[in-house]
Formats: sequence, structure tokens, C-alpha cells
Amino acid sequence: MADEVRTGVPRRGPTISDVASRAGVDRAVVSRILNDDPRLRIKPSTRERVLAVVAELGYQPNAAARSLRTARTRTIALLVPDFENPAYGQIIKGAETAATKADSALLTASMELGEESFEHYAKQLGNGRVDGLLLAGGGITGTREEHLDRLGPPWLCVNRTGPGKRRYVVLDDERATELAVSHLLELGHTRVAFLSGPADSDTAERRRLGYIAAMEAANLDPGFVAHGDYTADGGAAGMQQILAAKRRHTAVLVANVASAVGALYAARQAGVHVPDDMSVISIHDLSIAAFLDPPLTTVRMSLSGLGARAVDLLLTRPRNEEIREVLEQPIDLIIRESTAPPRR
Amino acid sequence: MADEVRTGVPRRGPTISDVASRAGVDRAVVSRILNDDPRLRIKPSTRERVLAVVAELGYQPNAAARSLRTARTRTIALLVPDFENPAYGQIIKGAETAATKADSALLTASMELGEESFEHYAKQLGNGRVDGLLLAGGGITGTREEHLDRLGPPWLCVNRTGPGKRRYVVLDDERATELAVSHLLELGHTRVAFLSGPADSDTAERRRLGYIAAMEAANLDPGFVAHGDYTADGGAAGMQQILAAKRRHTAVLVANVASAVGALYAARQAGVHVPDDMSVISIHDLSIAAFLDPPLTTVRMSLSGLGARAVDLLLTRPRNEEIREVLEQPIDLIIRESTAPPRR
DNA sequence: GACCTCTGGTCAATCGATTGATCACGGTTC
DNA sequence: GAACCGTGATCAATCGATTGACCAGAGGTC
Repeated sequence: MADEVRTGVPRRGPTISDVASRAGVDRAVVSRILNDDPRLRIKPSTRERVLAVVAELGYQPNAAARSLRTARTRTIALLVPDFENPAYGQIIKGAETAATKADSALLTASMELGEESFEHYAKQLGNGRVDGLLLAGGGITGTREEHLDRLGPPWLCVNRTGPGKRRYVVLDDERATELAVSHLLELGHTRVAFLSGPADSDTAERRRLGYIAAMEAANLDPGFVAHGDYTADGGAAGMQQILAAKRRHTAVLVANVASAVGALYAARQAGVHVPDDMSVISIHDLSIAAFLDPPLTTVRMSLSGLGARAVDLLLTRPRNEEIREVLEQPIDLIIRESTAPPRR
Repeated sequence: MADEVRTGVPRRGPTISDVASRAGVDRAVVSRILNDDPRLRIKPSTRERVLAVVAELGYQPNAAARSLRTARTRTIALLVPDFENPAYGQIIKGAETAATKADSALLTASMELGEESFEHYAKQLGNGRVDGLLLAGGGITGTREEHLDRLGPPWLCVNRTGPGKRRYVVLDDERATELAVSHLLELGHTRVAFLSGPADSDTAERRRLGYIAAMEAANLDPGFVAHGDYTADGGAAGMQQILAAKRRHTAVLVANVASAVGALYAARQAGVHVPDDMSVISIHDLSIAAFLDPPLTTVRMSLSGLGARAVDLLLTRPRNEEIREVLEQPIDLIIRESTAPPRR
């Protein structure tokens, strides 16, 4: 048992019986009124009397009792790898809005990749705590999938896919990278490097593929690919590799904004001027991008839209149906000052 | 009633009765074993048999049933104004860790300041959904406090205080600003401006007071105070005001990192070199601070520590006890390259 | 007057776990 | 052989809401 907690006696609010007796009706009547039971035939005056008592007492149906009876919790969980990353903040925001519309609450938790952490959440979320599970971020291997399936609630991966995955929603990262590359090519660049995310990240891989496809479509050789880790630190290290590569590049496509912050820093340290010596463009747009030095050109996709769509899919699709969705949404190029034509 | 949701039949897992009958004991035995009831006297062999069945079936006690019976949910809610702000991310992280240690889950929600939003959460969280409520961010006025009290669960403000508030935990913002100011004074600055947060923000006000106290303690006149809004946009605008002020300043203390990003941008735009023409220091340290141009000197406080402490207080203090705590924790000056002695 | 229908409700089982009260039984004590 | 004790459990009420089944009475129909 956990540490004893002494927050005093938990106070219970008024119950449906309180409302019923005060209004002089059966509990069933109260329940049916509040749930808009279509089979209920009742005098308008009785209905009003009941609603008046509900308002007077401030009655709220007890969530535990309700979900015990109905086997639904009106809560869904969203596991993210890192709350400090504003990109996940956007996903959470969108998910929350959608959950609210569906009259549900959102339970968020951060899941690191460790085994204990996974076990912990499996325990917390098992059996009746949530109606469904959204997994943003990686680490969902085959054995874990089975574990999740045994857990009970339906689940869905957000912005992660993979060969064996049956249920996921992702952004159209390939189209985003193609848009970024074509911007660079239109400016006249031909030697474009790619600063990727972690090697095991699925979004990073999809962005890499989009980059390669776009380069090859233009009959250009793909350039250097450096691996970062989606942090400013990793972005700085990746940029150093690119600057040290045998082949000189005139532009870099960076896989996310945090990495781009690091990449710009490393360029500055190396005395490489952006955009005159080197153009930098990033996938995703965050509010700080406009205030970097120089202001960062980005490709904007709606992460909040992704979060919202994930919730909708989770709540409306049958539990075992396959879901393999690439989100269709506008993808915009936000041109700022970190990209320019290459100096000849 | 909300939109009909058709995620198929909710699946129920094995119940305590399944375990009991399979192990050939009463349900009470299973319950007491799993809850370590000290009054339970039982044969070791029976205990093992029961635990074996629990493991075999993957039994998890149903959360709804348990909390219906015990009137405890082992869930606490944390309301934040903005998930995209990494500072709140840190608070969430700390709160989650502490909640996990107390064997509870953390339900997060973003609350905007609007009235509807408040009503909505009041409804969602009323009556038995959570054991307690943590409110990070503002907007808790007198009438809302009463509303919260009627709601049932105990609540606590995080990083917000105010004259009438009875229950809060805050960081020692005054000490942090004093540390920042004394760093600037030691470098030789005498004309130090303050770039604040929103006018109605309580942390911004405490930081302003700390700044004024520190200036006066050194027998210096406080300088210009510009109001931002804790975003990069607001920070840029604030910096412009400071640069346009009649009095010339040689240093600026900025109330948070997001504002500092904007302030550095505005200085750059105005051709003002940091730190040679103007030193900039910020309260709070975020991972991007080291990669800004120039790398930003900051004062570091542990927001995750704040989140964790808030959870502990909420769970362990009696529901009506006053809590007015200024968190004691190390506050560190992280000297980077945005501060330097003033040019004579 | 027997039968039916409609209105406006009521009754009671049920969801799954917890917990205070109770009990059967073998052994010990006096 | 009656009373008592400790061991190792069991019994049953309870938490609060939901929901299928049922029902009383008024009015209408043949």
C-alpha cells in the first residue's frame, strides 16, 4: 500500500437519492432526465421541479458510480515522451479540445522509454481507468503492443508508425519535407544536407525519405545526412558534422525547431553566416522561430490538428479496426530570413 | 447527452470474483491480500495461490469500483494556462513524478481565463473525479474560490498568490530577482531596466518587487519598467520601449525566457549589441537559453520542484488548513554571454 | 363491464471492490 | 466437559448511478 495520505475525510457531494427525495420522485426519474433518456415520458412540471433541485443542490453525478455502471469513463489518456517540448504541447492542446467536445477528460502522462515506466503506466491505466490510450512518441515494440492489447482499452499511435503497426495517425511528413526542399531548390540550391532526428525516430525517418525523394525527383544527389536528437544540443552537433563534411553544402533542412536552434548556434560559432553562407529551413513552426537569429524559415503543419484527429479516431472507430491514416491538412511554407539564394 | 460514440462494446477485464472463485477463496480474501490489510491472518500457501491467480489472469482492480467504495480516486488534476509554454511543462513533470510516488495519476487540463472554460472544468472535475486540484496560472478570483470550495475536492494554487489567498506554493521570486540584480550591479551596472510579465500576473509582480528592493538596497533608483506578456512577442515590444525610454539603460532584467528571446530579437533589430551595449539577464533557465544569440545568462529555479511540492502539499495537508509556502530551494545564477560590464 | 392504451412514473438488479462483523474448528486451560 | 482463544477464513452491507421490467390509474373502445 502506498504512503498513508491524510487529507482529511473525503467529502461526498449530494447524491442522486438526495435529489430524488427532495423532488419527491424516484432516483430513476432523475437519472433519465439528466441523461435525456428518449423513452422517458414525464410531465414538464416534474422535469422542471427536478432540474430546480439539481441546480439548488449543485448536484453532479458521481463519476465513479457512473463509470462502474456504464463501463465507460469519459476519460482518455495521452502518453507523451516530454512535456517540455512545445511540439507535444500543441498535440496535447488539440487532443484536449477534441476530448472536451466529446465530453471526455484528457489524462496526460509522460512516458519515458524505460521498461519500468512502461510497466507503471500499464498498471495505472489498466482496467477501467480510461476509455482509450493515445501514444505519442516511440518505444512501442511488438511485445509492448501485445501488452497494451491485453490491457483492455483501445489504443492508437500518434505521429508514429512502423511496418507492423495496425493503428496510427501521422502527419504528412514526406509532403512537408518535399515542400521545404523545393523551396531550397527554387532558390537555386543544389547541395542540400539533412539534419535528422534520432535514428530510431519514425518521424525523422519519414522526413529523411521525403528529403531523398524530393532531391532525386530533381535529379540531384541527396547530400549529407546528420543525426540529431530533436534537441538544441543535438542540432548543434549535427550542424558541426555538416560543416565538417567533405562536400560543401549551401543549405540544410533541419528536422525540427529545437534542432534548428542548435544548428543556428553552431553555424554562428563556426563563423558561418545564415543565410548568406548557408540556408537553414526547419520542419514545424513554433512561436519562437520568428525571433531567432536569423528568423527561421519553417514548414508549418498543425500538430494540434493531429492531436484532435487522434482523439476522434480513438473514440469513434471500432476497437479492432485498422487505422492507418496520413493526415490531410494544409502544409504551409513560412518564409523568414534563414533562407536565401546561394552565393555563387 | 454528448455525441454517440461507437467504439464497440467496452471490454471488462477479470474481476475480483473471477480471481476468488479460481483460487477457491472469498472475494474478501483477495481484496485484503492485495491491499495488505494488517488484520488479515492467512496461510502463506493461500496467499501464494491467490497471487498466482492474480498474475495468471492479469487481474487489476477496477478503478471505478474501488473509488466508488473508498471515495478516493488516486487522481489529481493540474490546470495550466498553456501547454506550449515549456515552463509549465517543467511544473507538470515535477507534479507527475510526485503524483506517481503517491500512487496517483495526474489529470492535466488547460484552463484559459474565460468564464465558460472555468465552468467547464468545474463541471468535469466536480464530484468524485479527482482527489484534489492544482491551479497553476491566474484567474482565481474571489467568487471562483467559493465556486471551487463548493466543488468538493481540496485545491491549491501553484506559483500564484495574492492578498486573499489561503492556499498556495510559490517560488522565491524575490530572491531570484535580487540574485539577478546583484549580478548586474557587481558587473558595474547602475541603470537597470525591468521587462515584466502581464500586469495581472502575480509572479511578474513579485519579480518586480524583488527588482525594486534590490535596486533600493544598493541605493540606486529603479529604472524603467516595461510590461510584456511572457511571450517572445511581448518581450520584443517591451525591449523597444526600454530602448526608446528617455533614460538610457545599460542592462535589462527580463521576467522570463520567452520574453528574453523577443528582447534579444528587438535589440538586434535596433542595432543594439548584447552584451556590449546592453546586458540581458532572465529569470528561469530553459534548455534553449544556452543556444540563443548571445547565449542567455539566467537565474535557475526548479519549476519541477515546485510542481512536486505542490502535489505533496495537496495530498498531505488537511483540506482546510492554510498553506502559504515560499519554496526553499537552491537558486542558481547561470552566467552565459548576455551579460558583461557596461562600456564606460 | 371487459379489455386495451397511454401517461407518468416506480422497482430492483446490477456494476466491482471494500470492510466491519461474524463464524467454524482445532487446541488449550482449568 | 465447559469455556476460551487463535487461526483462517466467510458473510453481507455498502458506495451511487443506470436501466430493463413493471405498474397504477385515467380514459377510450367495443
